[in-house]
Amino acid sequence: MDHHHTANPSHAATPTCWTVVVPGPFFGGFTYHFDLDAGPAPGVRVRVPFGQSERVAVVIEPASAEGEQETRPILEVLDEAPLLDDRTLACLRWAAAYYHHPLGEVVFAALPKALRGERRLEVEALVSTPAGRAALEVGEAKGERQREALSRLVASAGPAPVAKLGPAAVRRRLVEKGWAEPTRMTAPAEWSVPVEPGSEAAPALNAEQQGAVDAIVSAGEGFRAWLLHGVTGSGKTEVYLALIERELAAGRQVLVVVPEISLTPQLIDRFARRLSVRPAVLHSGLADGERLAAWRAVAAGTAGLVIGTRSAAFVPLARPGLIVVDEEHDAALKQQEGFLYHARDVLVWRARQLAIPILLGSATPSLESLRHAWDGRYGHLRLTERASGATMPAIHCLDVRGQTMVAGLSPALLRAIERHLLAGGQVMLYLNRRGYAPSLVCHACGFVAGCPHCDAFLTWHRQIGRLRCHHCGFEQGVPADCPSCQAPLSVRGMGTEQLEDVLAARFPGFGIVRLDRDATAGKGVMADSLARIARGEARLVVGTQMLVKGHDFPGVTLVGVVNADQALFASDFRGPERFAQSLLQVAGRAGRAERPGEVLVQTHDPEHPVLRRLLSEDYEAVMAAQLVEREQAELPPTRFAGLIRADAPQADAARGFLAGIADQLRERFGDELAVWGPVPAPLARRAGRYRFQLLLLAQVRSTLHRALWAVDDSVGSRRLGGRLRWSIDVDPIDLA
DNA sequence: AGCACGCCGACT
DNA sequence: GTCGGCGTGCTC
Ligand SMILES: [Zn+2]
Ligand SMILES: [Zn+2]
Repeated sequence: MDHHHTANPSHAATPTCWTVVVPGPFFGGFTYHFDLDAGPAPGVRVRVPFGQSERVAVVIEPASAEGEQETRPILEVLDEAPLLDDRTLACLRWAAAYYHHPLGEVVFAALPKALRGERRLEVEALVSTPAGRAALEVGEAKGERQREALSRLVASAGPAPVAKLGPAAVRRRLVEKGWAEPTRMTAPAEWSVPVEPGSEAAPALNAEQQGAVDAIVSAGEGFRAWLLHGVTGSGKTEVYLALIERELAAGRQVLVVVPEISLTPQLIDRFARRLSVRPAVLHSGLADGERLAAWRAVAAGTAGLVIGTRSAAFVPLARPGLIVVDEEHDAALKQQEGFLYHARDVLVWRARQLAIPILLGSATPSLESLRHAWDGRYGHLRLTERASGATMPAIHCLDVRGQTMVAGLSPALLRAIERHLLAGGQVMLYLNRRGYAPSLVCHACGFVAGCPHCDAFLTWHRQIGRLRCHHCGFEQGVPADCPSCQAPLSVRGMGTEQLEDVLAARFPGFGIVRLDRDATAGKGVMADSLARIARGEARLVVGTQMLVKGHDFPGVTLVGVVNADQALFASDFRGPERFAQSLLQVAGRAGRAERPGEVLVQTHDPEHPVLRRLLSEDYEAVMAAQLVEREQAELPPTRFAGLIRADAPQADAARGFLAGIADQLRERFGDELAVWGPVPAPLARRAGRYRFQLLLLAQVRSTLHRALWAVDDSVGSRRLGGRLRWSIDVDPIDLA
């Protein structure tokens, strides 16, 4: 904090060499030298010459000076203290290796945007002089405001930021009188306490909740992973709160990670009401400055509680005590672009490294976590009762075979909707397909409106009068009639827009709200819609996946799942798992104590084993059966999977690239490694590119990684033809 | 990733 | 004759 690292040749000592990383596709680091004896350290940003230009880099570790290659100099040290501590750096190095992603990309992804450039964490400051301290002591400072500023400056025992020392005019007098000198300092990472402490009393925990808390507490400090499997409404959050309170009281930090930004406000509210802390929040909705302040407060340890989305998984923790991952089954915890990490898995690794407990909560845990719990590697905590006393809604199948459907709704479902509306209940219809209709077809010649860039149909968005591709963003006007035979076009299939129209016409006067990406795009629309539902102004709710996430609708007494088959027969091997999770999550939104809910599931296959097991047994039974199937099919989580994707403007380029890799791996690894493919990706042509993939499955994690390193090596040293793009996905969440 | 160098089409 | 297209190669 006291020396600046500008050139000072008289001070030149042993040149030190440092390995640094820059963002970009570089698997190794780069070595630079620095001629002063102090300055760079692991986790510090530096400015370095790079090719013809300059870059900001992050120092990783000292390097041996005698490289075979000439080094270039570090031009400037940008931080006085490391931004990333050694343990966080170690985690980032592990993650880069585990996910086969360049370390520079990983390190920079872990920094808040505001720190990815050259911006220094410095502010203007004043520091008191001996004359100033004497002046204060003898009461020489006459002016009220000068005396106040000076005493505050002296009290700070070092430099203080100008922002804390009153107006500029007052500060200038202090300098003019020789009582203070201008300087610069690292802005302190401050985090205020709430104006009014949380006042809400904790409700008494029920026996199961208390049992969960006791189990974790009595396990003591040190690493242990816990799966908290609590049905919707069982009060998982109260368990989190009880544990968070303990940790904060003990002076340790708690990191809470949720899959969706939309889940943060409710959680923040709840925490703020109950705990006398101001949670630091880390998500992409924040301005860069806000996010920087929160990030620094966490890293410095001034903020005790952090709530964040996926990227918060890498925030440095100064005094870690507990990690909580809520909705741990949610696929949104896995990044889907670029650095393909899974926040839950990274956090389990971090918890082990930091030697602290980690709590994974869900009403519908992932098969991965359930398996760890069944095998005893994770503690298994179950909350089976709804804390409110409400019963879980009853789930029934509606066999729609041979039924006359109206807008995708069977007569039985329509009758049920009417019955619940007349009884004063709210009705929620879940249809995971936005738009008016998923396709426009010509019954005369068989034409279907398709995307020119993808193997996909165009969805008709009637409100905006456009046909849209949901995979590449292509859109066009709606043709008046069939482009190939001029016959009139008709709609096929059902989207939320159409469902909303049909229901509004059929049940007028009940008020209807649609919740999907299109309907809630505007700022504040989502909150508005939720409020309309909460006030009971809207008695009908139509929506997609969005209904499944987080928000509770206690007035809802009927949930209709319009098309279960869509998920039940999805081609992905996780289809049945996803289906069970979505169904229970959407069911859990409904009902409260005095009005038990009802869930009706429309399907063409009421005998489907997943469906039957879900109705007659429970979630764990479904998942246990899934595990048997995965074992037989030699799929995750009983095997370790890596997916290599490639795409190119010509199909042969992508397929050939993967075929070459497949041959090499089969030859080298034989029976140790199953190599599936190359096969066309589920959406084989997307945005004008042909997509193929190669799935690798190994019984032993290290085999998978050896194979993936072999791929890195052989591709890295080979000339890649033209516009071929490829990537590695470790632990792929879906094969799409 | 960015940024240079390098070798072929249509512009002043 | 040049301006600029993006193929190819490199960055300590
Ligand atoms: Zn036609
Ligand atoms: Zn498309």
